[in-house]
Amino acid sequence: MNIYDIASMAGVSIATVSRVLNGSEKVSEKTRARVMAVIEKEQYTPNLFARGLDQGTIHSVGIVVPDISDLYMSDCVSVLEKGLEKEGYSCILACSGYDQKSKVSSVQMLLDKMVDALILVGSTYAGKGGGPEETGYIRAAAGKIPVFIVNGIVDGPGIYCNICNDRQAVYEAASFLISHGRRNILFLTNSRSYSALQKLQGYKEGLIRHGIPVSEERILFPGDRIHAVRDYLLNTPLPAFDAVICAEDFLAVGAVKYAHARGIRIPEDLEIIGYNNSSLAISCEPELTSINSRVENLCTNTVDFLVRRLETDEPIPQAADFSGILTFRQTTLP
Amino acid sequence: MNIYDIASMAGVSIATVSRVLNGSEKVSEKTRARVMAVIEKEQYTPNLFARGLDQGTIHSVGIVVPDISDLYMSDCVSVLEKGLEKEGYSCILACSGYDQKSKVSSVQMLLDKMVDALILVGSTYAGKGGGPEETGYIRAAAGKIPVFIVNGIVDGPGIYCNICNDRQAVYEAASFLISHGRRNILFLTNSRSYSALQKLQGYKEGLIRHGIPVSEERILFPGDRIHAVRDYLLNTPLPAFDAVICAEDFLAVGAVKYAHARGIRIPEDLEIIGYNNSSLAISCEPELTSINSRVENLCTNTVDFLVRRLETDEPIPQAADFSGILTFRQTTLP
DNA sequence: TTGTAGGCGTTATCAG
DNA sequence: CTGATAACGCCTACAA
Repeated sequence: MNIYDIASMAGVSIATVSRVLNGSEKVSEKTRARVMAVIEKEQYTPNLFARGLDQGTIHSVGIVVPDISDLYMSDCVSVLEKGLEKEGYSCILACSGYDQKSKVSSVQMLLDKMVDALILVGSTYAGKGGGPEETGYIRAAAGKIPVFIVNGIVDGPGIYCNICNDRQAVYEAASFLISHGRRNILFLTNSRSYSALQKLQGYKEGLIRHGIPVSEERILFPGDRIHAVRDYLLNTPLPAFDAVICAEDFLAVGAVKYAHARGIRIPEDLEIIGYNNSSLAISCEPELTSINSRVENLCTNTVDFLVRRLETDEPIPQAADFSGILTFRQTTLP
Repeated sequence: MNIYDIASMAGVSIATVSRVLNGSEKVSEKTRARVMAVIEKEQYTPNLFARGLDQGTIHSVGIVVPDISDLYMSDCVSVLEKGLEKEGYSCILACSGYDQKSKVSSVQMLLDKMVDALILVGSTYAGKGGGPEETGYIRAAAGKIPVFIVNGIVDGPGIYCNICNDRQAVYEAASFLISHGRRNILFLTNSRSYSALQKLQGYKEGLIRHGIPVSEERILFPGDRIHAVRDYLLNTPLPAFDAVICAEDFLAVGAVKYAHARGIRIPEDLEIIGYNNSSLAISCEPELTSINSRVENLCTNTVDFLVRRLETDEPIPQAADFSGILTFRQTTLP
């Protein structure tokens, strides 16, 4: 069933059918009705590829995430997809993993799919300080279509970033802990991504600002899973500590389990702050104080940027940032 | 940059370029090399829409989930995407929500995108006992392209289902609890989907099989969030109980929090079993015994079915089922 | 207001 | 082994 069939059934030319399909004004009410009747009756939908061939787009955007089963990223994708669908774009999802090669090939794959824009979710796409060649593939992609990064920064023409000010958020978390007397604060992280480094920076600045020396032995990479984190803390010789700030909620859950194993009281003897305010934070016992990284805002704004970039001539900012919000629960003192 | 440009730069016809592009045998090594050189140099990629127009496909599949931020579904999508990408298909993601209207429109949207197949994730697509018209849109879609359902059953030509035998899994969970003396077992659920009803059925059969009467007042719908579940259990007059089986992990976490609030010992005074063996299960304290619903197997098998259906003539089963596995942790006695 | 015809970039069939 | 050429289905000047 194609436009020719509809045309002949309605006794008009394909041009007319095309016009009613695209809502052109220049069709008499009478013929429009007749054509519409046939279209509905036949449940006709125009062939997307033919249309795409002509117009160079089928209104799709590529979303790249390292791991969609990650709580943070699936939250992002959820918001992005809803927003984009509302704006008439479909989402092609690619899970790239964390290694450079597969990130590059995921982006290339999406480019070949002729998407109108690319959204990269997560600061892993901002590189790990490996120099500009690490993000070269992103700049190259941005030369062809606009690229939007959620929670990561890469600069270059055609690249637009929305980030949570992780440094500031962790700085405030550290200040909060210090304000009620904690001085031996551990920092747990699991990555050297842009975002992770910003958090670390916030931690360091928080200490320094309050006259506490930063000691490298309090900055830890305890592993990638809850139990690994717990065991690391149990088995590694560590300086004394009375608080922990974590770059991810699962790290904080690991710290909580460590405390349980050792019989340490939370929050009296040990305060713990997580990051992302995910469902882990409320599953945990006691429930985690955690930093809300504003996924909803970040992603909504990303969609907004994207639509404006693609459909208008307004210039849009290269970057926008949102501040994180400390959400208090039971692993910190009031 | 199109196939004509490449052809003239290489001094051949477009037919020859097309041949080397598609790996045809009938090209001399010499010209193939010459053409390839130009292609690489220009970084030429054929226009997907033109190809799609000719072949009727761009090798994409539509994945529909009610909510990608749900732990279970993002796990599924993760496995599906990886498998499909490996097979050369791209994934168009649609988040349909739970209401009938938007499910129908998500499916229609994907059909309009000319995907080669549809994968529906979650038993919500199997309807809620509202009769066959509830799943009519799925059967209609299956008339055009193959439809695969992960963890739900709809029957009809062109519909292929992969499910976890939820009924059996819960039956075994109930039997296990009964085997060490529990007789007052609550069942917590949050849905009337096919899967949820199967779980309920397994619960009932487990009791009956062991001579325990089923009482409707032990079958509860305590809400959609952890704290709501806890509060429901705290505030609702309930018959005495010494064990809880839950249709979702978050319900079990709610039950754990209820027990904490009441000072009830787990597992001595109350045993709790969750469902899906998600990350909530290990964040919780004590950690949840939970049923592993075999997401990995379900989804891998779905991809396998899909590829066989699309690329071979082998007949494939209308349905395959996997059995759930009880994963023991700290909310049950050994 | 409506219709005709050319073009979008590939693939595939047929001659050569 | 290679090259013309006709589809594929739609959109849109340009004509009528």
